[in-house]
Amino acid sequence: MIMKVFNTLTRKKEEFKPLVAGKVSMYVCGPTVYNYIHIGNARSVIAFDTIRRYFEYRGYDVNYVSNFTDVDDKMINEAHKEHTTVEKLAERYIKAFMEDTEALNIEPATLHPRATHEIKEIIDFVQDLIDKGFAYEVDGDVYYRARKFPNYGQLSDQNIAELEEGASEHINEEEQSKKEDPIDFALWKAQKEEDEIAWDSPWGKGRPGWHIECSVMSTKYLGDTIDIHGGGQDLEFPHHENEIAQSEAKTGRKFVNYWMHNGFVTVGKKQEKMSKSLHNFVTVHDILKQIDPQVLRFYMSSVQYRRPINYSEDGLKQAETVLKRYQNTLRNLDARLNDENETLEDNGLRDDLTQAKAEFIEAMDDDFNVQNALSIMYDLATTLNNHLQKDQVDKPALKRAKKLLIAWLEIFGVSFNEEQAENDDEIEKLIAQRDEARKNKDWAESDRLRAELQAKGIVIEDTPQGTRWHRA
RNA sequence: GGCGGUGUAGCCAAGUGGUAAGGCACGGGUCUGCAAAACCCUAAUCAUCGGUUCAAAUCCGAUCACCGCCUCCA
Repeated sequence: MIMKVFNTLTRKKEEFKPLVAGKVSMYVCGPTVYNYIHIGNARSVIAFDTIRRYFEYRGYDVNYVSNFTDVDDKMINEAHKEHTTVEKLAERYIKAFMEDTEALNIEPATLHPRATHEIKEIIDFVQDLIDKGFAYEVDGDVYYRARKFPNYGQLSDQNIAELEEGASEHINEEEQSKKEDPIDFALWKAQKEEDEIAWDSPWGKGRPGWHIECSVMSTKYLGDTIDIHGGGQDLEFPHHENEIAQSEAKTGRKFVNYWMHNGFVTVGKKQEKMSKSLHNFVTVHDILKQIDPQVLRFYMSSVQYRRPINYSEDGLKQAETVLKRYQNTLRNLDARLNDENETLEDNGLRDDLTQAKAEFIEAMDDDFNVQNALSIMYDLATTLNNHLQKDQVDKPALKRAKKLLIAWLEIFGVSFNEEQAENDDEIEKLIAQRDEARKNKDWAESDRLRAELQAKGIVIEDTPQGTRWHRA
């Protein structure tokens, strides 16, 4: 079967053909670490983690690189405001990022490079662009000659004339006066204040511009041409456009085969983009104090990466409901696998499993259509729940189903903790007492015991196979 | 102004020419001593108008509304 991926460059779904059979090289633009990530940032991380996990599910070996932008204007300003250093600020929020994403069950990248650890390579890269005539130095700044790159604007379908007009409205005069052309962008910025973080370079003390670091790290760690480059839709222009210009001007090779952009998290009735400038964001750090990370993760994974998600309480609640159902199914599945009853062969069930797997893959292969995939997963749970109510179950088939369901849930970043088969004597004793009471039809005592257990956070389920319990 | 996206039942949402998947919520029912869990049943003609076609949510045209990028942003 063929996987199809929507390529922003061509605005079409294309057959995915990796550069090297069985391997995927992926670069995803990471955060600027001057604050906790908010849910919109998390969406991007989750979307590409899900994509990565699906590639892995399909047997690909994924080399996944995601950077930290640990120096730029915002970093400098924030550090200044907090009377700390850019380095300390970076340490703090990189740590927070790793904690938040771990809670959301994000697989760490194969590599998390940082801009400030690549300064030498960045300088060499910029120098190369100067040598090739694609860049020029002015008063310690270095700019990229955008017009010289023939395909400038190809990713975002912008034409130079329009860009120029747009740029003229937003340009700051000082920068404008230095540039040869308003559409040029900075590769290197000269140090402005004495105490401002800076490195020595052929153009004096300064620091890298924003776009260059990704070109450098992507080519350095993954090669001149990579399979997939990802990020939020807001990075299409100018960030990714500029990355293409920088990288292809330097290497003379195609930079990226498939550009993938995730949709935004929106907020409120108007469905506005969640963003720092609109002050309508919720940080992951804060929200996880109130909600189960697994629920947030599943909610964010449950919409195809290109579509917007309108963040809502309802959506979270729905995700939680569905998640609980899977948890119950798996729990009941385990109970039946462990019970004493004879097994039987249910060919209908076995066929259903085979078919579900094929359908799941078909859905996901189509540009990660998670809505359809989840619908198939949901149906599988229904099939299993029905089967589990029978007096005799097909244990080998259930084992297979369990593996399938767990593997699928993992693609969406959900892994239920193995219920430790903790032999809690006290609870077992209370349940035994309750069973005794029920046998004697002493409902008052039975209900009293159930309430007592409930108070301890224990949920009771009476089934034809006996009483089961789990923690709420 | 340029480029892009969205509009399907109360809510989320699939579906890109063949006559509207699925989920949540609501309601009804089955099972249960009662619960819990689970299962079953139940709803929309697809923003508006016009066109093409035997046939359109799906194609074409126009209109309306909302969002995003073009300036730091996942």
